Amino acid sequence: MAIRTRARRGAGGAATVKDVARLAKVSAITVSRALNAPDQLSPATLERVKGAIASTGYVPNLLAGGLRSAKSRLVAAVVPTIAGPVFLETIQALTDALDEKGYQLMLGQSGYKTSREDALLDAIIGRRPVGIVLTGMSHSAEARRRLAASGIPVVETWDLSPDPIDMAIGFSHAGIGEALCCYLHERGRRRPALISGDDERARRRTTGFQAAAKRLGMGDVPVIWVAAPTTLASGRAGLAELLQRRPDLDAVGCSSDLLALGVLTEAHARGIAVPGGIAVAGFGNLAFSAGVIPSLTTVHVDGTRIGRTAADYLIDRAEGRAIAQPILDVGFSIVRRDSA
Amino acid sequence: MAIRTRARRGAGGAATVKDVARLAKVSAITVSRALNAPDQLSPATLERVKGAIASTGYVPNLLAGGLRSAKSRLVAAVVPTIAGPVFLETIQALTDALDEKGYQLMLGQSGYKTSREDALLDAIIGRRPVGIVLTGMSHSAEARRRLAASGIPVVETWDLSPDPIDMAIGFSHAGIGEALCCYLHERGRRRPALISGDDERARRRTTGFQAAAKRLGMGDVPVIWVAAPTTLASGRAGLAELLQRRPDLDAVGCSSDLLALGVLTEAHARGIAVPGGIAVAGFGNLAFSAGVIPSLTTVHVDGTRIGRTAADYLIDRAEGRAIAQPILDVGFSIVRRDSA
DNA sequence: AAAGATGATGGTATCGTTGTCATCCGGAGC
DNA sequence: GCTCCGGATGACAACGATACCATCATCTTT
Repeated sequence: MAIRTRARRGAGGAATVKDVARLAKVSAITVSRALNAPDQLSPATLERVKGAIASTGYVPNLLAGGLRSAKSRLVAAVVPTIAGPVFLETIQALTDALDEKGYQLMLGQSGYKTSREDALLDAIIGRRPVGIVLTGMSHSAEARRRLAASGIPVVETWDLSPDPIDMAIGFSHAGIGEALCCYLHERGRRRPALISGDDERARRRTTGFQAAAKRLGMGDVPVIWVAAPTTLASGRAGLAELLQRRPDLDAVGCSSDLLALGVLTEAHARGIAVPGGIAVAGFGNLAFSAGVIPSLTTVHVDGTRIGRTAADYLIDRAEGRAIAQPILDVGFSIVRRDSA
Repeated sequence: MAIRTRARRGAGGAATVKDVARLAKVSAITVSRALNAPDQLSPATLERVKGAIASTGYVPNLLAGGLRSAKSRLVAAVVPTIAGPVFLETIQALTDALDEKGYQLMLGQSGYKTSREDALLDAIIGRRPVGIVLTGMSHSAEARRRLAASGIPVVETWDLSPDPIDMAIGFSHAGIGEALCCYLHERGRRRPALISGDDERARRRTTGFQAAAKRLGMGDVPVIWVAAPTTLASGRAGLAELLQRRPDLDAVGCSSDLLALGVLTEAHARGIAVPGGIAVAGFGNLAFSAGVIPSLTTVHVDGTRIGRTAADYLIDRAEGRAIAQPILDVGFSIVRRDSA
């Protein structure tokens, strides 16, 4: 039946409300209501329309619906790159939460270069999403202006800027640096060093760490900067270089768990005990971090909560509810394990 | 200027072609052409229109354009979950390649449960994407029917089914199982075991491995099935259980590198030499695999190529070009390292 | 029993863009 | 000087769904 109907319409065109309406002997608007407000219809009509929908294989054209109703049911998310495992949890939670409420996700990668950011932004704004989730993007002034001008709700995540474009869900990177430094100090370490990816947030954590170290009288903290995305290999190389520069170091803080795993590996290869010789701490609390030997002390951030909350905020906005706390600090926690 | 224009229109509505047209003293269609076919306009007009676009902050409504022209410039991708690192490379390559050509990606997670798959499919088809990339989804017969009926180009990836819905870019999972078994056999192993996630493709690799083992006279291959997504912890537990079941095993094949890392970790904890005592092989060639000690022998699949090719295929279709090889086997390679 | 309220359904206009065809203009060719 | 041509531009309609208001039947109220 479905086949026959489609064949009649020709290969190109899908069924429309009109086709369904004709078949169910109702008007187009009634078909629309069968899907969007079924309790406005009498049970008999509803059933007839549903039958017609099923037998035509009708799938509503959301471009048309979105255009007319100015409700696209689309949320856009921008990440620097999806390759790093950091934002995955957030993207997953975001997709899940959106899906539950009948919204979809459009994903963009800003790819670390600003040149394409503008084109990406136009492509996003052009689809009139109900909201945009920015994840760790260091947006240009021009980008901020366009976003603000578009009037589309924006949630900035994984960071807390003092003046967000609109809403923000994140935590203090400087705070993490400080907390980690204090933690290592408390555990008796006095000569720490850092290996850090050179993205903006990692830099902020590094600065926080250094400030705390100075306050605690631990002097200058050597830092190895490695290119993002960070890898196990750069962690290994980083420790090797640090040991040359400062053979007496007793703790290494890493801007990612992958770097930390590299440090563990290199230490193992050199016969350096962890945490006996040096303490090692990471960031991210990835899947492997609890399982490696020694288990990795790291900083945990609730990426799932960030994603879910971002979805909630945007949907609340889309449906006209007010946001109680447009700037939300989700905090972080140091996960104490064997390595530090 | 931009502000003033927007204010005049009221906070809600963005600028439209009409606003730009009025300002540039041309008709609406000329504005459209300035963006889509600039060489049809005289240089003077083009410049005037561009100026008007800039000063109104006009961003074309792609819902309207897509509706009228039946070209959404949108590609949908479905993955079981984005949390597993397996498909990331593909998604990234896909996004990058699409972006270059001015297309965007809509991402859906089928989340391993079929119930939601239908709703997701409707949401996707409803946006009339120019193509759909299916990644490791075991689609129901109903889903296949709907996809075929929609007439939207579909690329199935990370697998090669005998009769794809439309196009397919992947490799033989059974072939990988066989190849890995032969590899281990060549290297002198005779009592292998497997730890495998229980998703369909891993099962296929397992079957291939077992078939080859039988052919090579290695008898039955014990298998530990672990829930997807696989983790380091389940790899550790898997080895522990395998050793109980078969204390004399001399090789372990894992359905992911994360599992393999767990096996390495557990072996290390128990003082079992790798590869001296047992050989360990993974699948996926993740970022850490080359760096761990011992470096991990694994199977590499070119996920980037899959993603890029999928984008090319769909864009070619969208722009009316024929696909020379609608079923493409990208193969795989065994990456020989220290662990096996 | 008449008037009003309620529920179900339909007609028409509209969202913003672009496909199609028409129009206009200046210049080349005779 | 006239036709013809092609490049530049415009008028109109249409894509498919839904907002808005109208209509009609049925039921309640006094």
